[in-house]
Amino acid sequence: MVSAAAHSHAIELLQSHSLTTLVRHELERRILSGELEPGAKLNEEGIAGTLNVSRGPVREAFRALESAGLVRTEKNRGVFVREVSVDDADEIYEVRAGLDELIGRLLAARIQPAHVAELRELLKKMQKAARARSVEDYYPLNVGFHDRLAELTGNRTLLAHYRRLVNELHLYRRETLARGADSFPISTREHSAIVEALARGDGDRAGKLMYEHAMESRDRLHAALEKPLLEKPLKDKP
Amino acid sequence: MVSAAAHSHAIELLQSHSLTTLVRHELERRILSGELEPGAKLNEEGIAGTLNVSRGPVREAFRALESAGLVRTEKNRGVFVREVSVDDADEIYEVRAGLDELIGRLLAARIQPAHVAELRELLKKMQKAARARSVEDYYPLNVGFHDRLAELTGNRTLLAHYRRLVNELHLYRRETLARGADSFPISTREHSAIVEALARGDGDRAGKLMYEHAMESRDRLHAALEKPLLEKPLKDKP
DNA sequence: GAATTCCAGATTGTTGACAATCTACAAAGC
DNA sequence: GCTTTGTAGATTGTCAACAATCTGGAATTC
Repeated sequence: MVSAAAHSHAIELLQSHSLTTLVRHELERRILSGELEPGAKLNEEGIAGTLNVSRGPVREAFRALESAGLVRTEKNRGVFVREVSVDDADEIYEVRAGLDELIGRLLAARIQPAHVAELRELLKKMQKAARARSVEDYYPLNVGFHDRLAELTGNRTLLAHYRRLVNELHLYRRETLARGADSFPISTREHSAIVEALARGDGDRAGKLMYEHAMESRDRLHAALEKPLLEKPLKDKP
Repeated sequence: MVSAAAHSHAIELLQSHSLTTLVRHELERRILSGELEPGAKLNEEGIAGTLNVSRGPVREAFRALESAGLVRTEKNRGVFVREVSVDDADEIYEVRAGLDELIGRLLAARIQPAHVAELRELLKKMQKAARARSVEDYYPLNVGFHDRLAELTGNRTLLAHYRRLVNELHLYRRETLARGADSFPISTREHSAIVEALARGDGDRAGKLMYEHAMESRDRLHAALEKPLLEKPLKDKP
């Protein structure tokens, strides 16, 4: 027997989600997870077949993803996972830096003590991962930290624009992450300084720190581009 | 006889624009022009009939407009022109202020003398319209001035995000413009100061001025909300 | 008379079929 | 051998029909 809660959940799902939104979210997941790589072609009939729907909802999902900046459409040729060039990434980093500065400024004026405590907890986890040199632990924590900052401003429009930029950068990093960009040990000190400025309610300082923090990660990316692809650590040598 | 240029134009149009994009642009135009008011319901078959297409392309255009933030969809009930609440507008103004600051900072570092001259020309026209107390002349010039600033940064991502915010605010203003918001004479002095800071290459100053300029227009909006709707000028009285 | 139930019309969600276009490869011509 | 032309198969663009859902009012009940 199924619980009433599960039933109401199913009802809600049916009421809010059409096949189009389902397809859209599934494709979004596959793109952001890297299952679908930048440049990959999305076949209408193929996707429709695997998800057991007709081509209509798939095409509608395509148009939504197109507006969201995750795919690119060529008429009569098909849709492709968006490829973010170096120049594109540069632009996106600049805008993200601007939004980060705004986030710092707004959040410093509104943040609650409980949220400061929460951020400090997050910092501890990140420092632990950094000491352990664990990128796979550190990377999602870092993304989560910045996302939480955006969320805590209480400005949903800001959050939406911020997330879109982060998604697009994620699309770009997929190609370059292996090159050793986002060298994480550097960031922990900057993160601490940001949280402390927020705790003091110093909006200008927090904003400035966050702007510079974002611009530095852009610079790190440029530096990483000079390195050879997939550089192996020394211990691999005899 | 039709010229070769006209032919190539037609070919290009056919190659790049599907019915979906045509419908999309047409609806976008109608929404932003106010022909379709916020909250208005968009009937699939009605629109399809008017534009002489089937419902498929119309539905695809709906999904694109939804992602673009211009319409809202309720499952099994239809799509409606987005209504931007006061709180929404507040959020949007905040983000726009952040982007404006960024625009000022970036542009000061990159602007060319020819562009400074162009902006000064624009300022002259705006001052002329302001002196004439002509809102219908001033308003589009003002929008164009800020759009041009965003464009001159050379950052297309920034421009896209900026334009989206402006469009959303436009949707909001439609309900409140008549109340006397955007009292324009105030702005001309600020605009001059911005252009001068840009000309000097003073990014921090230009950014600060643009941030404050945007925040002030938000405040003016709030002040305008206190006024009665559609206040008539005195000369209408006997 | 007020509230509820039921039904018909309208509208949206989804599907499958048809038309237009592209891609890749084979055949023909130089 | 290289380019060009032509064609078959695959893929996208568009449409029209069917199914599911909603809306508003008439009929029914209390």
